[in-house]
Parts: sequence; C-alpha cells; structure tokens
Amino acid sequence: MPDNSINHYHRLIQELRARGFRITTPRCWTLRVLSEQSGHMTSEQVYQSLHEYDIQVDEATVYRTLQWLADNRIVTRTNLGLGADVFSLYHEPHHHLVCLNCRATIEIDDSVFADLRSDLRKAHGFVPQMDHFAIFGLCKLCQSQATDQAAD
Amino acid sequence: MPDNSINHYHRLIQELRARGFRITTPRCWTLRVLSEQSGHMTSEQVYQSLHEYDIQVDEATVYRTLQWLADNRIVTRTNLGLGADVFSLYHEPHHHLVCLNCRATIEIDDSVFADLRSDLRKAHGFVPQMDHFAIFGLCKLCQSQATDQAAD
DNA sequence: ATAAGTGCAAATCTTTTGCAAGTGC
DNA sequence: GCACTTGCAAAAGATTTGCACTTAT
Repeated sequence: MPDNSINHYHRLIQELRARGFRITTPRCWTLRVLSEQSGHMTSEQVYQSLHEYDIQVDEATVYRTLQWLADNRIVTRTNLGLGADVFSLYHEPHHHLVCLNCRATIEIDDSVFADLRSDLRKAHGFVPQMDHFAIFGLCKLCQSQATDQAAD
Repeated sequence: MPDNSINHYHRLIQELRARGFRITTPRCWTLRVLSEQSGHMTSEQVYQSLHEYDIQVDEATVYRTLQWLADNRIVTRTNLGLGADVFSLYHEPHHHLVCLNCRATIEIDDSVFADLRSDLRKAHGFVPQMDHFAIFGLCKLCQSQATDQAAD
C-alpha cells in the first residue's frame, strides 16, 4: 500500500473516530480497499477485494457500509450508467466523461462546473451538490469513427 | 388531448413510418401517453396509463418499447435517482434540478450547458450528449431550512 | 409469407430489510 | 451492559430474456 494511501486511510479512520462512530472490521477494510484503488468500485468489487484479503464480510454489509459512508460524506455514490452504482472516496471533487460508444471514462476536474454552479444559484437559488458527476457522450476517437462510417 | 399533443404525436408516427419501422399498438399508445404527459414517466406509469385507456399491453413490452424508442432517439431515458428510470419525448432538450431533501424537481433550459459543452469539446475533444440531465442539490427552500436548523 | 414484435413467465441483477446473534466502547 | 453492527436469508424492485404465438407490411 503506497504511503499516501496509508496516510489517507488512517486520516479517515481518525476522522470517523473523532465523530464518535464505531470502528468495525467492515468499515476499516472497505476504506482500505477504496484508498488503494484510486478509482471507483461497485459494491461487488469492494466485496471481491475484501475476500482477496481473506476478510469475510457479507455482501449486504458491504452495501450497508458503503451506504453509511455515503450518508456521512466519506464516499460518493454515482450511477455511471453501467448497471451498478460506483463508490469512491470523497476527497477532491472530480467528474467523469463516459463514452457511450466505447465506455471509456475520462476524469475531469471540478473547475469546469464553476460557472454552471453560480448560474444555477443565481437563476434558481439552487445549490448543486455535484460531488461526482457523469456526463455521457462520444469521446474523440469514437467521433471520428462515427464520421468515417458516415462517409462509407 | 390538446391539439399540439395530437400534432406532435402524429408527427412522431409519421417519422417512424418514414424510417421504415413498424407501427404497432404498443408503440402508438406509448407515444400517445408520452405526448399527453408533457412530463416524465416511468415504465410503470406508462403501463398504468395504457391500461386506463383499456389498452392491454404487457409490462415487458412497455419496457421493450421504451428502450426501442430510446435507441431510436425518440425518447430519453434518465435516472433521476428515484428508483426507476424516467422516459420522456426527446423534443427540446431540457434538464432537471432535483432537490436531495424534498425531491422537488425544477426544469431548466438547455442553454445553461452551452459553455460547458464547448469547454469539454475544446479541452477533451469530448462531445457530450446531454439530452436530459439530472443535477442533484438543495433547492432554495431546503437551504433556508437547513440554515434554520443549524441556528437551533 | 415472413421478418419483426408481443405475451407470458421466469430469470437476472442490484439493492434493501427483518431478525437473531455478535461486538465496540 | 447496551446500543449499534453484522450475518444470513429472504424480499423487493427494476429490467431483461427465452420461446412460442401473433401481426404489420
């Protein structure tokens, strides 16, 4: 486990303890595997990872743990249109471009939403909680393929 | 059925026929109920509406029909975070602000995404297909309630 | 006539839940 | 000790699918 992952993981545990939450095996290890994978995991994937560490945790418990972490804003839960929701640590907000054709996902910075955020607030008094967003469309490559096909 | 709904409905049928698709009872009536309801319907709601017209169509067929309409870009399919996906006619692109607290949804114009669209294209060569989008957050009212509670 | 669409029933997949037993503090 | 968590099994909800039958063209 890389140093920064370990540190991040320990910081999270401390934070939960400080907030008065109980530290249990499923919670510890769920956070561990999420810290290692900088990416996004389905509940199923978290479950598999735990078992690779020989940590026997029930699948329902993984769901409950992830849901609980999401409720406490430790992780985000996102529907990337891939069937199951994906979960990831909620540190720096970031978002995804998902190609409808090849399913590639491009990670993008939160800053692209700065203007949109202030527009929505001004126009509708609405404060978006865009922690983790998925935008569907066509990636560069798949666009050119589409163009090629049209030219046939 | 208001005139504009009827017209829109007939136009859609013509378009499908022109594209060489078969016009069947489930397709006709699904488009009819979607035309009447300017809003968004779950598959279940479409199913119920059909039965209110005494049109006996199987629930699986409603799913297949809606999926087919979505594949052919006649309707959009969106996950508003309410359990079931919602479907609506794909005429003018529009989007939704969904309040995480009270579940109110505010319909917003597509124009708010104009800048975002061009940014994403410039920065990542990505062309978003944001036909029908859901942004979660807190509405004006629920924000002030949250503030009130914090003040208690 | 025939390819496409539908009804029916059952399966699949994701997620949630009730309850008894276990565990952190 | 006691409230909070978990395991287990089962349910719930959304959506898909296999297959024989029907229908639009």
